[in-house]
Amino acid sequence: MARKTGSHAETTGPLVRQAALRLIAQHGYAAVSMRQIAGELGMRAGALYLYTPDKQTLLFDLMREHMEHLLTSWADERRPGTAMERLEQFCRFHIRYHLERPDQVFISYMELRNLEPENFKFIEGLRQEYESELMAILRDGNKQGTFILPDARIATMAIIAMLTGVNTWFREGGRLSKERIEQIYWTLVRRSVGA
Amino acid sequence: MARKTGSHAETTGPLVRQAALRLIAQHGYAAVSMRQIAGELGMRAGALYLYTPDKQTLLFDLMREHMEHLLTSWADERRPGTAMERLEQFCRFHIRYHLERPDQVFISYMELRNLEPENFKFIEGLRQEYESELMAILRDGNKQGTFILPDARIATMAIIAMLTGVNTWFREGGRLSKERIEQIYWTLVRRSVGA
DNA sequence: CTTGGATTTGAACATTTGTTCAGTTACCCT
DNA sequence: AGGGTAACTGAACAAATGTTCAAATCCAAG
Repeated sequence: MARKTGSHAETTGPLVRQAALRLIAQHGYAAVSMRQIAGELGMRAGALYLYTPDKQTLLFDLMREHMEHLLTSWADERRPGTAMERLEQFCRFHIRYHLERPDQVFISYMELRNLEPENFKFIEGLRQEYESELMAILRDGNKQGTFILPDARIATMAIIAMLTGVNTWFREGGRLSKERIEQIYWTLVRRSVGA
Repeated sequence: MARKTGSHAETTGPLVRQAALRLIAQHGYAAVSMRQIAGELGMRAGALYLYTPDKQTLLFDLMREHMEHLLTSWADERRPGTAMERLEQFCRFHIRYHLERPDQVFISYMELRNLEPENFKFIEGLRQEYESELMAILRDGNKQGTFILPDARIATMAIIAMLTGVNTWFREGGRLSKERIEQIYWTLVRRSVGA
């Protein structure tokens, strides 16, 4: 197994991240022990420290990877267009992306308070960066008269909460396809911005 | 200090509940020890067991109290009316109620996975009971043509997620009054149902 | 002031926790 | 085959966990 790679890269090995992701999403950071994570990989707790400096860094790496990948994915996918087109793009992207990564999303929303203050600030910064992408779209649309929003900041928080909420009830193989769900949520969002 | 009271009453004393509420909301169930809770009340850990059977029951009582009080409060407040009137009532109630009890809400959403299976099922049942209140309104409005919803079930989840999300960003003494926030969220919801 | 019951302590319990590290094993290159 | 290094173990560590319980303390009623 290899270790450290790029410049700003993760400090935790990929296999360990994967095992920790599943377990922490299921039971919570504080409730999962290093011994459990090691067991998932067929090793003893001591060996974990070859792949991660400590438990807190492990959690931080999981969150950072998720948020940074979210941001770069959106940066790759976003295209110029009208405010309405960009809003639709954002909504569909958000739902699609989150539905594919339930564990990461769960951890990134639930384990924030288990981050040490410094780590918390870092993750919080990434989250705000992402939120401001949506807010910019809403402000543009408001200015051009495409949207009619009483408050772009609240609308941002409301829409993100609404979209992310899909992860609380969606289960693979359910009544509706992801495509259909994307469509329904987009309908709700489109109307809520007054268009 | 007294103990046990009514028939289906809480098994955990009110002072202990209050202390546990604050601490668990801040640090999480698994991260808060019985010694910390006791310390908050100026006693030692052993004395806690005069007021609660064990830690798990403590958590369960916190959640049950919150969910049951939510349900009875809504039952008290709800009035007959058109689907639109009832939807507005529900939205305003939900926001107002949740903004007044950030700690309870936080715990009830974040600590579900720390409930033992039996307790989880119980709380989950109460939550569904509450959700079905909103769903009934949406279905009525859909049937009467007041609302135009692609899927009442998804709309229910979407609206509740959106409204509850207010707790993630609201801080006392901020830019907007609770009254104003209630108003803004209601505008977003009203539009999203197609009216 | 004494009695009696409620309240709380303090110590003990068996586990479990994150983390370290000297020693062992496994494996690749020559 | 042999040597070197990367991977891993196993034991140990101090600290912390939930919970129990005999003993001490507190406080109000007689």
